[in-house]
Amino acid sequence: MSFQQLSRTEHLPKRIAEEIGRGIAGGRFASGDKLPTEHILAQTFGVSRSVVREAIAQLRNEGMVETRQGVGAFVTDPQRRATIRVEQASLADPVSLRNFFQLRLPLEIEAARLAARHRTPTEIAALDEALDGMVKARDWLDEGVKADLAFHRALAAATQNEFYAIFLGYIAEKTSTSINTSFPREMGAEIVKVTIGEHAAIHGAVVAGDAPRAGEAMRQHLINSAARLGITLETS
Amino acid sequence: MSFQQLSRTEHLPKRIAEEIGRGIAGGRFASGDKLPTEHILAQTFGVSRSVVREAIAQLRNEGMVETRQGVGAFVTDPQRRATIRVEQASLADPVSLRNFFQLRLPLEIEAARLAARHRTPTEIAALDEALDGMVKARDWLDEGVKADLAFHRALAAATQNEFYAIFLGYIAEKTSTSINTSFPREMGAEIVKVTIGEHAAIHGAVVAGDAPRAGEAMRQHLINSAARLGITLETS
DNA sequence: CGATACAAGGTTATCAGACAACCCTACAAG
DNA sequence: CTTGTAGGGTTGTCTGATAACCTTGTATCG
Repeated sequence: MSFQQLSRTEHLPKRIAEEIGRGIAGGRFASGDKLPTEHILAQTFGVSRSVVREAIAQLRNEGMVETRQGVGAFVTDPQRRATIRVEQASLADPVSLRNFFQLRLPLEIEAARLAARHRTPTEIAALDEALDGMVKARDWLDEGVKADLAFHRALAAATQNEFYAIFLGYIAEKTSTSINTSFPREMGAEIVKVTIGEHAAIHGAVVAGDAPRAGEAMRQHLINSAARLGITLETS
Repeated sequence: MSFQQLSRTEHLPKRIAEEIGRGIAGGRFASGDKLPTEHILAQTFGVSRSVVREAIAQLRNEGMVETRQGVGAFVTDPQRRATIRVEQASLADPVSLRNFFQLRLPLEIEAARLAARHRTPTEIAALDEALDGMVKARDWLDEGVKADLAFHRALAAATQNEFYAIFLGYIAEKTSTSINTSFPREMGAEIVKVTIGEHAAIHGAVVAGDAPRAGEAMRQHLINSAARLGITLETS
């Protein structure tokens, strides 16, 4: 038995921000255009200026508009967004998920290589623990997935490159969530064993400091896990 | 003669958001902790509640906190941020810039390979135009840089993978801005010519549909342009 | 004794109005 | 032609109040 997630008309500013955002994305406001004044927007939407201000603040955070005191709010050049945001919903589409995997592939491979070169005892311990967590996991969909994520995060940390940690952490998280919500599947004991084996191969190469082998093991792991979802990746 | 860019005490809410954000990142607030009430925060920082609210709204947008009406604001699990944001200021440090380049490297290489396989006439035209823009640019620091960005954006688009466009567009933009603001340099005619030549090599391989050669040309280009900044990249 | 209903207090969400800071324009003064 | 100044408009911030909501404790009733 499952209940509907009812949406109880949440967060006025967010809805207005989306409304204005659609106006921008839909081309009703061109790059450089000045938005109506907060006063007029408040009147238009029938809310107070506070709400409009919060909505505009959100758009500003996302880099879609810039405000100048005493002048107004202007639509930013869409190519210079301040943040990267991938909507979870957009990954529900199998083609998009495949594309996302295709993006992740070279990053993870390079991360594995760098990790093999730069790992320290701290990160080796984290990798050990994550692998151990996979082995001991009673329920793969819960504990196993968590350990999987922890493994990839520890690997990203081992590169000693903060940006790999940020980007891969985000990408791995999105991927995992997307799979669990949009493409849930039971993992048989056999498949779990294979998955763990792939991680163990990466682990071994990284600990040994063998960069090429770590990269290759990671490539295989990603291609295989994609294949388990029915996704075929391009390899080069 | 050049003047300092003075910072005119900008945007109260932003500064407070950063302050609270540091508190979270620095571990003063653990995951799940409840932040002080808006009233108390306003008192603490010596500003009005409006400002605090806007600051919290920003943190909520970035996924660092969640608010519940009538209860309070809580620190979100730091591992599931909703967005990726790289502070421009953090790229002023040469080491960080190097790390950022190191992240960009495998992505651009793979993008070049994918572009060679999937480019369509539309994107070839865009690449042509960007290359032409570099050749004709009178001032490299302005028109040249723009054409450079356009080239890399067109390449990302040619992968037919929306995520490469999003991520590489963001990364290339950040890199370019960072170089121009933190490490400005005059580019002699010789260097410009070499740079254009590297792009032409990529262009040629992509148009020819030669994926391995496109990837290799991109690798060389990135390694060389990093070297021109005094940055040495790890290659694998 | 246990479960439900209700009241009280605290917190965020929204509203309303005001003033401050700032920018742009136009016009006057030199 | 350049500089100074006044005016109006817009965003930034402040203050106070009300609504919506959640939590907790207490009272009521079986």
